[in-house]
Amino acid sequence: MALRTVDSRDIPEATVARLPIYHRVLAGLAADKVQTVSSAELAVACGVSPAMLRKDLSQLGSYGTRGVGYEVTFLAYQIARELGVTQPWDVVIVGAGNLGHALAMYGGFASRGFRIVGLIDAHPDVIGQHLGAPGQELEVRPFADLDAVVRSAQIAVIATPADAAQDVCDRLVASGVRSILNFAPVVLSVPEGVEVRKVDLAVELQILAFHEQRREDRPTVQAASDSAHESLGEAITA
Amino acid sequence: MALRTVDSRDIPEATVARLPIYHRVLAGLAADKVQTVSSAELAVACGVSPAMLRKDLSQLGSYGTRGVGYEVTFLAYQIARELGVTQPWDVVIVGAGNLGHALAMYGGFASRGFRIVGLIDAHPDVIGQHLGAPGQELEVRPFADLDAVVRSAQIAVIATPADAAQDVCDRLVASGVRSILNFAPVVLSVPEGVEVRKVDLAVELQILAFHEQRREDRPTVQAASDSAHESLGEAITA
DNA sequence: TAGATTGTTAATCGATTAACAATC
DNA sequence: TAGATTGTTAATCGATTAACAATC
Repeated sequence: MALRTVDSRDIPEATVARLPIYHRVLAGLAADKVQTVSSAELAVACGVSPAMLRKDLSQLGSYGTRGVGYEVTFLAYQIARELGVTQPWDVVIVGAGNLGHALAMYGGFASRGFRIVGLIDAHPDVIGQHLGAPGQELEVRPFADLDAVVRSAQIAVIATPADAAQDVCDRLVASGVRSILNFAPVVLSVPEGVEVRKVDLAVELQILAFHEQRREDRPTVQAASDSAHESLGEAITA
Repeated sequence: MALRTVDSRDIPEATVARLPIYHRVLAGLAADKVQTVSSAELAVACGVSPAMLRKDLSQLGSYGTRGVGYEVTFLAYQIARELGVTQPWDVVIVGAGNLGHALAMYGGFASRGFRIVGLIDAHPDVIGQHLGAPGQELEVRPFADLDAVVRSAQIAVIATPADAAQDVCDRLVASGVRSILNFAPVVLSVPEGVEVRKVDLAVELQILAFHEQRREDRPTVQAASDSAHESLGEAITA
């Protein structure tokens, strides 16, 4: 049988979100020359239950062997194929501040099949600046180059301040980008067919704070009676 | 009625994860001097359905007025109280590489009720280095200071390379930290009672890639017949 | 009162878990 | 064959949606 387009059985979102972890752990096992792994072992390493792991994997196909387990490199490849990371993806980062800079330098992308092909910023001070080791360096390019840079990228990362994010997003979408990873603390609005994933650093800390507070049983101001609420300012300002 | 401990009605995790967004949007409305908002308006601004928003808010109490809507500052305060961000939380960051540096400089934490009280690294080159504007500056401290720094922090952020993360995590837990935000691409193992949240940048991109691939209908290598699989190497290495 | 909007209920949907028959 | 482990089924759990009675 020759190459053909993969058939699109629908994979639950919850499963998709875990596949990259499975893949990474399998890659680690492969690097350690482990040949075979059982769902029980792999599940521990991935921090999920064996039942969930098997259920997830069964969505992709029947790639294990009863009584034996899964062949590490074979399973890793099947997951990579399903995720679409057998070929590299090109990524543009907009915003070359502290975060954008850190993301551009982050080695974890390249090793996972992503190539940073452009870094864009509006600030004259940083435009033209060269980042990274010579040979694999990246130049900060002006906003005007966005269209050209985007032409060769399928995925965009927004690492601008909050107030610029929606504008940047609109321009990216106008340039044809349909996959956006947003680090700005803003709810972006995009047309149908464009997917935005959001990483919100403060939100993560707030969720931790919520649980920490409950563990500590931190005494907290109780809901005041309605009449008293005018005196309660906002605790944390925008 | 004096201060008393908040009663711990259980709030669904999915709701907790959305409360910070509601809070941020409400803070924005408050800054714009908006007095009152309906679930329909707030829902659009937060990117959720009105039904979900009302359901979420009803978990906290009955803070709206039928026929009118929600009073912006009052609701913002109630959410802040529930999240536990009416008082600031102290955070230690371990790892002063590109990412740790960017996180330490990130203004979005301070404005959301978090104070970076320490930045730790093992590398002699960066220890002693001062970051940030004078007045609000932060010194990179050696690993040996971890215990002392942690004593005043309730939340820790791990921004080290993957191979150091589990060790750092163990030390943090030993020092009493029970809330950890992990940026290292590793599944951390922690004892009962310690909460780890993970932000995995490559995973986010891989999830986007998965959907992008399906939209593009990128031709992909089909699952080869079983006999052929030996020739299939891993596409992306560890 | 009439119109608007909340808070809640019941229905639906999707994700997780437990258990085991299939099978290596 | 006996032991191990997958793939799948059915049961449970939790989250979302739709609809509407309560009420401002």
